[in-house]
Amino acid sequence: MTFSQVNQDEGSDMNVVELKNNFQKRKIIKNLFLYGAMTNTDLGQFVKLSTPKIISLLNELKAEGLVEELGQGNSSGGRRPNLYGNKEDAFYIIGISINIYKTSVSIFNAKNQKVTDDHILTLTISHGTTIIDPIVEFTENVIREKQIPREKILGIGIEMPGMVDSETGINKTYMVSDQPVAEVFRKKFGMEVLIENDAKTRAFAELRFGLAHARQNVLAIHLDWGIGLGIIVNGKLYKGRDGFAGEFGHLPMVDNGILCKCGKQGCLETIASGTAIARMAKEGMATGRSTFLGELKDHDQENNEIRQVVQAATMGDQYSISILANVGHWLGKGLAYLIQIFNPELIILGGRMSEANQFILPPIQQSIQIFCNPELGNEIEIKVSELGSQAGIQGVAALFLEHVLDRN
Amino acid sequence: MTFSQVNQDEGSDMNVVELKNNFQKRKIIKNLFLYGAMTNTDLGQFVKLSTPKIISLLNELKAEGLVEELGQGNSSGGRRPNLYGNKEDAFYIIGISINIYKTSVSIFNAKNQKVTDDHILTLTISHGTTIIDPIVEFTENVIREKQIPREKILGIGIEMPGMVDSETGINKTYMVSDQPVAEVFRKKFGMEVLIENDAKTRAFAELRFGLAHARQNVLAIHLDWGIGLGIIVNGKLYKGRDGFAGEFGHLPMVDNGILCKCGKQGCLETIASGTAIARMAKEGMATGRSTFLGELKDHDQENNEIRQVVQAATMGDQYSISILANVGHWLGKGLAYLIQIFNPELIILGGRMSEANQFILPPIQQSIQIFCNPELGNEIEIKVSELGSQAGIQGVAALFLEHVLDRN
DNA sequence: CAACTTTCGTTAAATATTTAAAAAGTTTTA
DNA sequence: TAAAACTTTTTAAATATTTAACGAAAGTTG
Repeated sequence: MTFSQVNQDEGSDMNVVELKNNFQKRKIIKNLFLYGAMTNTDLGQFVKLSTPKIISLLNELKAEGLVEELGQGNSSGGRRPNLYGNKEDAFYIIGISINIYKTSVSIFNAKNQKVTDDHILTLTISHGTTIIDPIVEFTENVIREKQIPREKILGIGIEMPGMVDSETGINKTYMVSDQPVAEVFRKKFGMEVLIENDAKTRAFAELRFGLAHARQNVLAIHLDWGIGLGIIVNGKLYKGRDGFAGEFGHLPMVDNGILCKCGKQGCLETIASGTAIARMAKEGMATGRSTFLGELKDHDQENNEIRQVVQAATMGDQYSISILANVGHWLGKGLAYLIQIFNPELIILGGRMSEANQFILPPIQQSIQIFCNPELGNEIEIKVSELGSQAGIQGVAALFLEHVLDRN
Repeated sequence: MTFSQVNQDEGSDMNVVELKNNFQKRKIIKNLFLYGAMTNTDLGQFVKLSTPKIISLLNELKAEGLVEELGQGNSSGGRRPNLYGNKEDAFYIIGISINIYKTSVSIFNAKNQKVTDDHILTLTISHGTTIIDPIVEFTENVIREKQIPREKILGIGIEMPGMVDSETGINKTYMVSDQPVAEVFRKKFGMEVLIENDAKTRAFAELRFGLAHARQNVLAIHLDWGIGLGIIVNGKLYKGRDGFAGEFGHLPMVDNGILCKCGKQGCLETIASGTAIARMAKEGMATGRSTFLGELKDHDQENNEIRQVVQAATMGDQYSISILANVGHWLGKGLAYLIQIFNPELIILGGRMSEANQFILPPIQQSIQIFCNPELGNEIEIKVSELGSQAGIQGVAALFLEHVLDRN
């Protein structure tokens, strides 16, 4: 049994239809993908069925070549349970992470293992769709190189910054063309494509693999060049009517403040994002207010002012420290808003800027104390993401799988 | 068959246990309560079962005396379907709405019909629990007067302002005592009690009976003496970790602003609530800036400055108009925050202050244009609640029923 | 108004799923 | 080291639910 491609003939593959109609089997596949090998009993936690029924479904999946037995698990004094897992080559998913200055591509097998090395492409994201061709070509090369059978690729999940509506496949901010971006990708690849905003894919990664796992109400802040927010509510990723929920970076914070690229003035992003740090660093250098920033600049020219400022701050550069303190202050005020609105159980800070945590966390805490109701603010748990650099691409690959398997 | 009371002997009533274990039957009862008489097919929309199965459940419910046949519905060319509805006296629910200055009590039957007249009690809510005794006594009188069989009363739903945790039964703001308020009520009544924040019960009322019906992502603003927010997300009422989500009125809006009763300065509530209107009206009268406000005051001394200001504004009083315009401005800015965070499909304005709509809606719209991303702000639908004065009590009664029927 | 169409309710057969009991492995304990 | 205890898997019987066919009741049409 194989999965279908988006443009495959209808009915040419009976097995796909079969799986399509079997919600429970899809759920099993999904959980084995997300959480690895499991016993019958473990699966019972996810699919609410009796032991005999689950076993019969597993046997069918085994016969279909999607699942295999993987020896036995441990027991606390009794017969040892069989372990079941997806077969590595049951299917593949391509994950693409598009950032402002670079794009990376990974391929995951049915066990959610990365089967490719780190493939990074240096491309600057723009308004138009010019960067799509190089990404497609690059990805096709990776597929060919790794000899992934095309018919086993379920499709492609792509995360990107901007206001992304994954239903229509439109990004209102970047890569705008006469057709929805997802459609452009889909045509070039000839495969199913799902696009999603990067803050949301990272929140989803936290929900499935990270600190938000099995939690109900969590906010995941994505501190990058912009400021994103992924909202997890009742254990699900919340997207709002058009998928634009979480425009946290554009909350108006300063009256008559700096002009934001969104057209408004004084957005949180103008004073507390990676871009804001870069701007303030340049200002400091221009006016000679920093001891170390200028020197560091020479070492590293490629768009990582954030890291430069953090390094300078670590070395004791007062101006850099004040930049980060200021950023923390405003972020904290923004978080105070969110805490009062959502009463979340946990807030996760992730993204490029979390390198600066030691400098921004204290002012964040302080702002929360100042601006937040103590019943809410004192109880709040704030943690730094532990997922690392692969969060986004893992998140969007998993999101793609669920997108494919959850539709009825 | 009857429903059990909270302090009834275990196992004295087999039928309750039976219904307890039958999720689907409870769902039928719930939907017949919420939406009135229905056909077999209608019910199929809610309980996902085949026709024969639903009929067999309905027959059981009929035999148990909970459901009855109510003639036939219409058909578009074919045999006319049977209509089924809850029997009026299958059970009763008591709804209590506690406001700052008055409390009302209603009893609803199993058809969600109010079986009592309007019973209003003039009591001012305080920090302690002193107002509980009069409410209990009053309610007991109503029960006796209407001769509602006590064993058929499922329990009591109470809505009230403040930070309410319905899980623990604690209100952090009002009616504080050494025991959770809900517990105090429960003991005095000897019945099951659910308390909930008023903004949330009204949002729930909108979701079940009002403009939010069958909608997914809706914000319901409750404009009263305070400013509340009920959040509907993925078609469900969202409450956050402790039930304190929606503390919209205490978002910090003005630096070094007016001191709020929450202890912070410059909360939205200090400049845009009913209380703020009352304060500004008094200021205007003291400084002689208003033509009509002073006169109106004499007519009506009992805590409705809001209505006074609206009346004066209608008569052309410039100061009153400016008060309301200012309130609208700040509310609009607050809504802009919410719109960017939630990307809701609809915002509903309700509560006492919505009498002032003609004066506050235009500045609200304007603020949204100023402070909100146009992709989000231009598309947003803002409506005024159509539920009327019974919204809260209806909402909390329905919420109580679902609370009782949805637990496993 | 009879014939046709549509929708609904009933019935019985087919299918799906669970429960309960038995069998098969493992660990623990005596 | 064997028996006891425990847990999982298998099996078969019991139960639950759906499907599909049919008949009943109503609207529609010529």
